[in-house]
Amino acid sequence: MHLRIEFSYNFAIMNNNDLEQLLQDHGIKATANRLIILKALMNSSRPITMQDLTDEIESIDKSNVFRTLSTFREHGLVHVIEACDEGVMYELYRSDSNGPHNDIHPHFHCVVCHKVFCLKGVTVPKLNYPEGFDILEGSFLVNGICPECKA
Amino acid sequence: MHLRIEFSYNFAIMNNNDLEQLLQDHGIKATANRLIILKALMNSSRPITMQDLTDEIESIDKSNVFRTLSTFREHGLVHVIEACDEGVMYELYRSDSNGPHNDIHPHFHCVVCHKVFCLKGVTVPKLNYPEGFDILEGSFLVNGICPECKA
DNA sequence: ATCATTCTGCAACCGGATTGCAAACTCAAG
DNA sequence: CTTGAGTTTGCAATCCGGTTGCAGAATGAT
Ligand SMILES: [Mn+2]
Ligand SMILES: [Mn+2]
Ligand SMILES: [Zn+2]
Ligand SMILES: [Zn+2]
Repeated sequence: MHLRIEFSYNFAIMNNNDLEQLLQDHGIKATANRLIILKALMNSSRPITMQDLTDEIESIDKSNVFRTLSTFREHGLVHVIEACDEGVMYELYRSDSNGPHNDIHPHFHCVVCHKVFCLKGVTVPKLNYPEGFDILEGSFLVNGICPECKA
Repeated sequence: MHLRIEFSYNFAIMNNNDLEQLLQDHGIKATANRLIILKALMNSSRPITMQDLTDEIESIDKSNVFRTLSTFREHGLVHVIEACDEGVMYELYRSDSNGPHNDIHPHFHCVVCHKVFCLKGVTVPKLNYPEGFDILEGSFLVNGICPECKA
């Protein structure tokens, strides 16, 4: 179990070597499969399920997708979103070129199309918690209807 | 599917008749099993899982616990918390004697003892969401270490 | 008492998550 | 280039919480 390391990547223009480097930076040995899965995660603007990944990547067995995602989590490369009926969804930790920062952001779950969107612009203010509770991380999920489904 | 109705109950001093009334007020027929399950929910200060309930109440089959909880949800008596690895947890909507109010509150998930606590005192401020997203309801879950497990 | 409706326990089912295991692969040492 | 230890992978089996089908029990109105 790694502590999350902050590098400054420009996620928009990553070639294969950059991806290998990204894995190495997190202490993960680069393999063909892991690069494929990493690319798929990187290409998705929204959190995705293991199911999504196994469907999209027909060449890799679901057990390997599962173990790869576990590895990525252990090494602080991805984290999970619990999205109600959608089950657990995965997304990359992204620190964009504006420099390292935690990219905690709320997520929006559309009850119609079941997609989960990242609300990157919405900042959650610090809350004051009761004494004695040590906070590690928070997650905020809102349910509703997305713009596409409303129209 | 009911709209949630707000009554003013004093949850601290409810006898059997009060519980039957609570069910009736939500359009749920009172049965022996339902009263047992309702009591168990009421006695818990924290959200609990279906597993917790079936373990605690050995006289009722898990299928009935499941269907009862579904009924309670449909009628706006309980709601669910998605708590990471703990799965879905149930808690009563509580409007205490201070009068009707929504009792939306954040929840704290202890990664050590796996309990989920209600952070009743912590109010989540209104966030401003992007255009086009219609918000129905939000849930806030923080992970960390609880006072007991820290000691 | 009768009958329609609802509730209940039991057992079976389900689907996603997880694991066991042997083959394939990697890579450093000889 | 071989060898062998350690790692990764696919496949099949398993697990397990949630869910459902169904027949008998309970309910409640006529
Ligand atoms: Mn996100
Ligand atoms: Mn609560
Ligand atoms: Zn939608
Ligand atoms: Zn704890």
